[in-house]
Amino acid sequence: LLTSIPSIRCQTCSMRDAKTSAVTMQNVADRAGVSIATVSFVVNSTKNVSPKTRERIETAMRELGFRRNAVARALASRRSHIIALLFPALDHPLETTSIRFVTSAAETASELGYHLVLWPSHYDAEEVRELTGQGLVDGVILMEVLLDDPRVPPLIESNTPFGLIGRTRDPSQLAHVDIDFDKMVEDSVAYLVSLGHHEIAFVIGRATSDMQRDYGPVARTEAAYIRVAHEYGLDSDLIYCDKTFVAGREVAGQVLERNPQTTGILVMNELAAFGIVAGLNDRGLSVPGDISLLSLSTSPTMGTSYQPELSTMDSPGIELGRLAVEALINRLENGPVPDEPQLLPCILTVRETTGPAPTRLAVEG
Amino acid sequence: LLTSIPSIRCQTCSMRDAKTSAVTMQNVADRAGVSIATVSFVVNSTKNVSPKTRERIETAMRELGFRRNAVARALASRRSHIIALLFPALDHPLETTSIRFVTSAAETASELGYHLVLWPSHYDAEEVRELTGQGLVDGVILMEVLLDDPRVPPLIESNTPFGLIGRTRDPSQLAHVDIDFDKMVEDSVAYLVSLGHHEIAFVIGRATSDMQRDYGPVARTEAAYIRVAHEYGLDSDLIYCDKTFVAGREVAGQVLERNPQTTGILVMNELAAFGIVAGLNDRGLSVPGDISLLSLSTSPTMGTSYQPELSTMDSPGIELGRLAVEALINRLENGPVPDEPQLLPCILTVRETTGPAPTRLAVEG
DNA sequence: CTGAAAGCGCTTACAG
DNA sequence: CTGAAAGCGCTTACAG
Repeated sequence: LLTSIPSIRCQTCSMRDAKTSAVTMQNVADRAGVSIATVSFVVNSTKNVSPKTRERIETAMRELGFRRNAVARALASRRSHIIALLFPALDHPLETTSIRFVTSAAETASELGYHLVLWPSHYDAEEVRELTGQGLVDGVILMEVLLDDPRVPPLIESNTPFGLIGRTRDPSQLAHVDIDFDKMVEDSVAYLVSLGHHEIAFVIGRATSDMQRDYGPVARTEAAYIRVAHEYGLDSDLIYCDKTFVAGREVAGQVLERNPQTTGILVMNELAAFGIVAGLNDRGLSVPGDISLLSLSTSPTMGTSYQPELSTMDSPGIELGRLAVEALINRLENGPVPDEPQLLPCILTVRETTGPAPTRLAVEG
Repeated sequence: LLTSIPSIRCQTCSMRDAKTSAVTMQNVADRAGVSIATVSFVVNSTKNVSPKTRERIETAMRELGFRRNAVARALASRRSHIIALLFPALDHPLETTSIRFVTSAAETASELGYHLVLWPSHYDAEEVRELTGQGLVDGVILMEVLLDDPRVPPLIESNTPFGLIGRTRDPSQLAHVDIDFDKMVEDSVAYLVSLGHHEIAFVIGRATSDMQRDYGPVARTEAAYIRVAHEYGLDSDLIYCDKTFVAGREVAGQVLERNPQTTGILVMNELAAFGIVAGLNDRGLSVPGDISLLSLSTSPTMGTSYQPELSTMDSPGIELGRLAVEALINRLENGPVPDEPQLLPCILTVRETTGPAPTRLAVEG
């Protein structure tokens, strides 16, 4: 019996074409002397099978090196165990933070027995219909969500299960996970105020395309800051800045021009944050000695990629990817739709760019 | 006729479950009064069909909103049009450069009618067997390839078409695309020498795990530098450095200690490059006034993320991803295996960290 | 140019 | 506990 195995291998080997003509359930059933249905039951643990039969089948599977064909399974069961991650590649190039969604989403899917297809697309309804119409994917995850995201309606119409990493304008009916931008801004302002800062500037990334004007994180952070600034009696003006180091370096001048008393800067633009620090230094101001800077929704990698290392509100990229995938798969498997928090906080990580407000005013008084 | 369409829609709508019970070829065939085979012929353009019949079928498809089911097609044709990108998530976190492979690979696949599944895995043969055994993917692309990559043998054994972004120790029998590290080092040294630099240091990223000791780009760059350094009569010692800004800042001291005459530094460690510049500044040296620094295999995004902007040998990430996918799909479709260059150059981009060697020696003489 | 039919490799009621 | 059989929605020789 044992010696027959290698010989089987070799025979098939020599007959192989581009792809291995794989061992099928029928082969296993024949070898174990049972029906194909019974094999299916033990492979999927869908029905009780007597220990003896199970044993025979498992042996046969092992000997033949059986693996269930995912495509046939998908067709018969009407579940492909594939989910698509739609990422708007062209309209919205991936930043440091977004990348973490992707890898953690892929890992989570893999752990739960699913595959993650990376589907590059525009903010376009037709492309979504194209995708869901193929019947390849069980569900879809959207990232870089816009307030009025054109990808959502076709998903609803086609009755495709989906979840968002991000939120539309009114996401109450949609499965989603997102950063809690309100809390992020509240915590940020509270932190700076607790350090004695009262003259605070807010710098935010400028949309690089029309689409991005509608981009959730920016829109929500803007709104939150205006609200919170009023609560604290702070200047609620926003300063826009391109997403580059150089732009940040220049915008530092604008910040000081607008209010020379500024002692704290909140930055929602991780690519410009170090530039702002440099721009302040250019103008003879030290960070955090004269001015504190807190970079919002920023990845640790980015925050530590220069010195002084940025104090940040860490973006929970890994967790967002994981939660979105878990929730979607739960739903696909009719599991409990978890009552977990859908809005995750950014955690304050104090590094080297924030400190007590300078006592300048006190000295004057 | 026209009014019948919405009513059909509605009927199906109300009967829909989690997923749309889609329009099938049978439905189209019935409506057009032809056989299902003929529908298949026009959908796939696999056989000539008379204009009249074709017309009827196309109308029926349009009216019913038909889209061919990808899973059934895959099972029947034995081609899923899915390719897997294996990325070693845990053992080798994605850096700026690697990310570009992923997105450009996904885009290319999509353009060519394929799907790209992101498959996180370790450097492990069994996981690869697991993947290919499922019969889900037509082909596989490996990234972050090791010199003796354990993922290669199971791919060969299972006869799965695959391509590498990177190279094993002897890649001559394998489809691959990679950076031409020899040329990268030659061009880099030639460039610095042409600027008058003769005292050159070479800083390279330290492996953060055992696996990475075997990592192709590092191993090949090391070997190339030792060779080229000998050709030019330069010091061929290598200085290892962790992949962080802080480590770079410290290693600057080591560079100067080893050879106080150093005027040029080649860095194969994009995360440490700015740190080295800062470390040189700490020690009273200006870049590029006193010392020039060229960052190898670096993405433009990284190179411009601080100032002075790094002079770099740009890593052709986008092109690598595209070429790898194109070559694999070509092979899957029995197209011409293109005789294109498999090794791409890094393009020299002079920014702000390189310049003529200081004339110190000339003054002394 | 078109069709009838087998088959891709599974899952899943339905019987027994 | 196990099996016979229909069916998932296509593709593809093979006839005509």
